[in-house]
Amino acid sequence: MASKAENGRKNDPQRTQENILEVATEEFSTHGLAGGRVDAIAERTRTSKRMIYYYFGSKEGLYLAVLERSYRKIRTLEADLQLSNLEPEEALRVLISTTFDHDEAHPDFVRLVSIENIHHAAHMLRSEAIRDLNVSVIETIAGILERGVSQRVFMRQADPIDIHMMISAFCFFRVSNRYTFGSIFRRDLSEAATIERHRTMIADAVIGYLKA
Amino acid sequence: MASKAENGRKNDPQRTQENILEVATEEFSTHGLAGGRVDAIAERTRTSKRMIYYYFGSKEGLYLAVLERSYRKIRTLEADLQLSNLEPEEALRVLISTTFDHDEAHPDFVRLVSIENIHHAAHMLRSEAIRDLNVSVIETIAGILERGVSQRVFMRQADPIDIHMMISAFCFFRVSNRYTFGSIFRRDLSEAATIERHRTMIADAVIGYLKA
DNA sequence: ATTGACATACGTACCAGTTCGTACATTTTG
DNA sequence: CAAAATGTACGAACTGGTACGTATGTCAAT
Repeated sequence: MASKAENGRKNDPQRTQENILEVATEEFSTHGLAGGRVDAIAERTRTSKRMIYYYFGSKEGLYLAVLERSYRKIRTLEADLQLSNLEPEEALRVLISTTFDHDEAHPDFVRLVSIENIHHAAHMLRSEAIRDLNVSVIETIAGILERGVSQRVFMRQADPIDIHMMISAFCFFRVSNRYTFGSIFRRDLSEAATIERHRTMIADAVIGYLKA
Repeated sequence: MASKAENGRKNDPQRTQENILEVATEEFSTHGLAGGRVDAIAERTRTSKRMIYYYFGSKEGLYLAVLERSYRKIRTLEADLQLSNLEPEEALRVLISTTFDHDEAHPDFVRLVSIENIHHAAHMLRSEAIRDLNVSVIETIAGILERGVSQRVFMRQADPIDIHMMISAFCFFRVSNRYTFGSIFRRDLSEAATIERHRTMIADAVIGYLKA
């Protein structure tokens, strides 16, 4: 009677897919697309390799699903910042801190983006889902910059995408190049004190640039 | 008689190795370590797969040789800047421009570094050759910063490694993340006007940061 | 409520192509 | 001639993908 008796299997498609994606994210982000092994993923899954192909069709299909899932996760986090009621400078500091903390907290995501770049973003280009995101950040920055300029807090008329790039570059690089950088300069970029210093540094640099 | 008659083969170990390394650099930088194919490299070479193993022992050995060669190439370029007779601010601008132009001109190198980071810099760590480089940049920056502070041109006492990271991050990111960035924001980062703007931007930002 | 039919979800074993690496033979060079 | 350099052909293991069979859930008709 007990429905899960003995070796009783329980169909749970959603959990199975989620489980596969979780494991696959880890595998691909540590070994790359070509380096990631479908068998290795299957082994660490509650289910079997058959299910990977059942749900995702191919290795590339799985990889794309992993990528989309990672991007989708950010959107939810980054959306609900209430920046429009803050002073321009403060708003920008909050936005920068958020980006900084996000990259620091999601090395998997950073690595996947690096991997995508090695593949010339070929998979991202084929996915409408992904391209639609991120654009909102630019509008947010544009708003802050405009307000800052009209209030004479910012002296420089800067391109929002350029500013976004400057912020992203610093936050992303700290995580993406952590290992080579650490290996060359014997510096651990994940130390608490270093993190604090860098978080302030990038904000000061960007705001200083806009004020000049 | 004629030494290279008919199908006459000419032994030229140095050129053979160099040829292999050239092709391998291209292969690994576009496909990664796992994605790069030894057979594909061999085919595009003047020689055969046998020679790859003769000279480099294994796929990983070849990859490491590619990596070391790339790093060695930079050192020669970056060494002979005469910065000590320039004013601090000007010296820093020249150094930043050089870094910027270097990354822009050597996407292969940038990609290899990205790939190394995906592998947690495992190969770099095993190579003394590579670690010894790059350290000179820090001494150069340290010198500039000291002079700048004592001349009251720079108001801020900054860590040279942090400054190097800020510069590297921006220059590196522009190239390493060119594809995903371009795909999301529909912006071509290799346009001449954009390059010019960004080169000035990073210099202004860093110098502004130090002057604040 | 029970049965049967059908779609969905899942597991095992296996195959076929790829890919790193090598054995063996040969040529060049000093 | 010996050592270094090179070419050809092949093997063994790995790896993405699949054929085949089984279990689970759903729903309509009894």
